[in-house]
Order: sequence, then C-alpha cells, then structure tokens
Amino acid sequence: MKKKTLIRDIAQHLDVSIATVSLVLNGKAKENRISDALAEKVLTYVEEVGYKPNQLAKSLRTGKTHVIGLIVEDIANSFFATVAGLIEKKALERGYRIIYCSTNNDTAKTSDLLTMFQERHVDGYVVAPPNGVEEEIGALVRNGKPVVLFDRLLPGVLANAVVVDGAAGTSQATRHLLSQGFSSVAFVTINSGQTQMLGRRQGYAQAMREYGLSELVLEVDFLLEREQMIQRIHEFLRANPLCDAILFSTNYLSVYGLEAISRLGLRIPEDIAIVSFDDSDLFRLYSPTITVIAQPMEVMADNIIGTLLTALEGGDEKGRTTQVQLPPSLLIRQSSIRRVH
Amino acid sequence: MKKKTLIRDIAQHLDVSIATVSLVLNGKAKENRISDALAEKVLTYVEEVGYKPNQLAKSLRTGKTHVIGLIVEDIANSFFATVAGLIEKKALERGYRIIYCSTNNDTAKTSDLLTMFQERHVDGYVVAPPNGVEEEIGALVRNGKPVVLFDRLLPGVLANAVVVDGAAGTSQATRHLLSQGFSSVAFVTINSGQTQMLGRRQGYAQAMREYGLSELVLEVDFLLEREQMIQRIHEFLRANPLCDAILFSTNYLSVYGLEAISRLGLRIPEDIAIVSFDDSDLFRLYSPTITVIAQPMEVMADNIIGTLLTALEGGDEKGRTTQVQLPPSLLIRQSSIRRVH
DNA sequence: ATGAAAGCGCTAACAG
DNA sequence: CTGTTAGCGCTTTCAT
Repeated sequence: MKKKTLIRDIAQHLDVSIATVSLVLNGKAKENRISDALAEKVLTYVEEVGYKPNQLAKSLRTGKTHVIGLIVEDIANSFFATVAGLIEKKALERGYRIIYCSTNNDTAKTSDLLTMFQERHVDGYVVAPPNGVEEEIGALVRNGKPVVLFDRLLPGVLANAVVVDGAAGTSQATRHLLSQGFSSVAFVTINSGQTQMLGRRQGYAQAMREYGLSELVLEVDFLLEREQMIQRIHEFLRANPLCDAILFSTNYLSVYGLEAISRLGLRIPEDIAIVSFDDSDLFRLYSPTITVIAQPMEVMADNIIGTLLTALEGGDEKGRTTQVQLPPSLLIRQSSIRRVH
Repeated sequence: MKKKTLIRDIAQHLDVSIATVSLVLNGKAKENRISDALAEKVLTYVEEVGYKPNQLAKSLRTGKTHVIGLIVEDIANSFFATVAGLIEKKALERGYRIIYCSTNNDTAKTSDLLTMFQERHVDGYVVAPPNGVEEEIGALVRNGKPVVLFDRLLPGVLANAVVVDGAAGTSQATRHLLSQGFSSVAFVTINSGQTQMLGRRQGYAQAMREYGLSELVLEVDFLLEREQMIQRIHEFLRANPLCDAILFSTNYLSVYGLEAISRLGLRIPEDIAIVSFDDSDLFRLYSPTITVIAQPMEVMADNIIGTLLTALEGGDEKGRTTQVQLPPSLLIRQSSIRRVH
C-alpha cells in the first residue's frame, strides 16, 4: 500500500510553504504574485510524483464537491438511461461527476435520496420528480441550491425545468391517426398524475374534441406489475372491439400493449393502429415499424446541463428561473398507416 | 437559507459533550458506558431537530465514504442499465450509494474515471473493464481496495469477478441451430478482444468443430459507428448467401443485424435463423420472437454486491479472491426454429 | 460515564 | 512573493 502524497510532502520537498503549493495548484499564483519560475517548479514536481489533492478535504473546506445528483424514474428504462448517459457525458466534460439513483416513482424513496444528496453535499440536482416531493424540492430551491427538473414539472414549485411539449405531440399524433381514417382512437396512460402525463392526455383530448369525437381512455394504475398491466390492456381491447387505434402515453405501456395485442392475435395496423410516446430500437425494428412521438433527448440533455451549470457558476443571476419546453417530433412509420385491403 | 445544525449545537443544547453525542450517534454508547437514558435523550433531540452529520467531515475523518464506484461500458445499453439498476437497488439497501460512469470501451477514459474515483475515495469498485486498464486495476487490488470485475475478466489480473459462462451459452446455441438443420451457422462478433467475447466465440468454434463444420465468422471493428456496423453485416450477408443462421455475440450487434436483414428483405427464420446474446423487450416482442442466450442479471447483481460487501466489511479475509461464473440460459423462440415449407 | 483535545488534508486570509 | 494560522465538522483516544 503506497503512502499517499500530501500537499505537505510536496511543500517540504521543494522547500516552499504549503500555501504556495495550494495557491499554485488552484491557479491563484498570478494574483498572489508568485513567480512563474516557482509556479512552474511546483507544477512539474506535482506532476512528477502524481500528487492528487484529497477531494474530501478540499470539499470540506470549500463546500463544493463538483458532484451532481441525478434522480430519474428508472435507469433501466431506455428513455432515462439515454438521457442519463448524455447528461453524464456532458457533465464530465465540464468537470462534474454524477451520482444517480432511481425513484421508481416512490415518493418516500425520493425523499430519502434527496436527503442523501444533501448529506453528500452535491453541488446541484437534476430530478425527474414523482409527485409528493414538492416540499423538499421547494425547500432546495428556496435555499438557493441549483436544481433542474426534467421530463415533468412539480405543480406549485417554481424551479428550473426542461420538459417536452407532450400535448403538442399527442394532439399531432391523434390528428394523424384520425386523418388516416381510424375512427375510434383510444389513449392508454398511467394514473400517476404527473404533469407530463396530464399534458399528453390533454393533447389527445383536444384533438378528439376538434374532430367531435368522444374520448376513449384507459388509465392503468402505475403501481401494477408488468403482467397486470398487460392484463388491463388486454381486457380493455376485448371490451372495446370497435377501437381501431391506440396512442400510448409512454414507452413501457406500448411494450405491454404490443404484448397484449399479440396475445389477442390482432394485426397492426389492419386490426389496430399504434402510436407510442418515446422512440427506441424496439419501435424502429418492430414489425410493423411503430410510429412514435420522439423526444429530443440530446437537446434535452444539453439544456439540462446548460441550465444547471449556469445556476452553478453564474451566482449573480440570483432568483432567475429558466424553464424550457421542447417540441417532440412525430415519426410516422407503418403502425399508423391505413392499409387499403 | 436555514442554518445547518452542527453536532456542537446539539451538544450545547443538551449540555453534554460533543463526544457523547458522536458516540451515541454511532451506536457506541454501550461500549462507552453511556447511560441508556442519556443516549435516548440525545437520539430524541437529534430526531427532533433533524440533525444530519456532515458526511464529508465524517468521511475525511474515517476514510470511509459509503460510496461505490460503478463503471459500465454504456449505461444506455439495456444489459448494463438493468444490471446497474439492480446493483443500485441492492447497494442502497445496504447503505451504499453508487457513482456510475460509462467507459464506451475507451481505455483512457476509464483510466481517468478510476483516478477520479480514487480522488473521491470511493469505498469499492465495480467495473466492467475495457482492455488496457490491467495496470490500474491491478494496482487497486494490490493496495487492498475492494474491487469486483463483472461481465469480463482482465487477463493477468487476479481480482474478484462475476462473469457468465459465455462459451457454454454459445456452444449450446450453436448446437441448437445445427440440430434444427441449419447448416451454415455464422458468428458475428466484435474485435474488442475482451474475455467475454473470446469465450463466446470459443463456444461457437467448439460446437462447430464437434459437427465437423468450418467456422464462418464476421468480426466487426468495435470502434465503428452504428451505420457502419450495419453496413458490415449487410455486406457479410450478401457475400455469404449460403449462410442460413447467425449467432450474434452481443445485443447491439443483433439489433444492427436485424436492421441489415430487414434491409435485405430476408425472412426470419425461413431465409436466415437468428440467435442473440442477451435478452430484451425487443427480442421478446420482435416478430418473429428472437431466440436468446439470456444472462441471469438478478443473480449477477446479487453476486456482485455480495462479493463487494464481503470485501468491504470482512476485512479479515485478506487476499481472498472470489470468482463466480454463472450459467446463461438459452431461451428458444421462433427465430431459430426450422420451418417446414 | 463524560469531556478535552488532537487531528483527517486542505484553503485562504493575513501578516510579513 | 512567502509563511503562519485558523478553521471546515466530525471521530476517537485518553484522562478524569
């Protein structure tokens, strides 16, 4: 076990003071009028012995950890995994590390996570919040902590946020289905009450209203297990034989829906047309290919990191809140195209 | 901005010493013969004001951070995302947090990541290492840091590891294809040189040898972009029209393969049979459903965390290395079943 | 049973 | 231009 080199060791070796070394290392040589020659000498030696300051001590002293806490709904979900991957990459480029955790939409767990992040003194928070953490997030924001919400908003909390205009996406998708001649378009969603889900539902409702049609909505309980969700959709399809198109509010519901449809032996799009929220390999490659409302993940990640870093580094812009709403894009594929027999 | 409560504050308020509070908080009241009554009083007050010790200070003092560094190849890949999710969950249950990063198989990036983790004093490491970090990982192990490798081994490095017997998986899959009557089974893999890939290839080679058949292997350069990989597979299929079955060594190659097959207008399994490594929604739902060699992810995660915690907490078992090799399971679906016309 | 005090390693204000 | 020094908040030994 090799002995850790300390700042003291390097100061001793070079016969200068600890302060000098610290100043040089933190780029404050100039403003403290330390000679270039000396600064150079310090840097060279530090490099030579591979000295790395103890970040814990540094953080304890400065109060900055250069760690960002990232809270997503489920890291195993392709949407969140992709966004998390992009955020990680971009944060790393700017010198920040990520600690992430999944909430699984569990309010209590999220609360705990938020507490942990505070204990660990993360510099900033990126959160896709479940309902019920308005208090905690609100407190964070009030205390001036850099926070960026994404994917969904928290009613009653004014915080930085990067979301997608789900209503625009679903209304466009619904109109697309109706214009293809499908007449009974159902909307399958989750009863989580989260803002992005409400928005998506509103977009559907509005388009149906425009066409003078009544809504046909299945709301699945978000606490159900996979198999139970498939069952619900299965039952719904059997109970509504006239339904000839379904718009799913989120990626995993579509996956369950495909499963249910396949069990019923229905053909897509002949018997039933499909549109999903979120794109993925599965939807691109499924046979038939699935029409989706795709979220601009790269742009989202850029905005999230951009907003967070501004809050993190631009201490002057106090009390300024940035909210960004990005447009999704409808990628029309085979699953929603009317086939003439 | 509410003032942070310190241990000093609570000691002052209760009119006891800081040490007493600290001892009680760390469950060392008994062994220091602190009266139950006092201990109780401290706990109650701490609870009341919601005091949380500063983890940075604590870590600086104790040298433990209760953070595990997790390095995967790509968090956006469903295999790694799922394993990461499971590891996170299990670690959390045991009081550990996860910092994760993706390597994208970049040796230099991984080196940096490892350095960062050391600077941040993570308590343990879980790594799916790219080749080229044998030095760094070896140094970690020699210095007694708890390390668990997974998915692949590092040649020449004796470290704890949890891997899957890929050779068993691919040989079984190859035999399955051959016994179905497919005669020209190709193996599509990546030239990364990683042990898991070598193992998978060996399993294929062995099964082919058993049947007295010669190998047909496509090795795609692991640095290529998605579209280029698809192109390679596309070319390969055109150049080998007699090939009637393909075994893909990893999930994303299969996805690219499906893309290439679909562009060529080939039917599965009539024109070409398919088996993939790794299971996913896509393979379960694809039409036809895709036969896969599934890795036992839950068991892997259990073993990884179990091994790491043993190394972390059982300081006595010095120098003990645990290597676990888990069996995969062949899930036979439609894509590899011979259809009689 | 309890308190005083010595650090963990680093930063930065201040005094030369 | 450089050195001294006072902490950041906590743990833990040792003396009482």
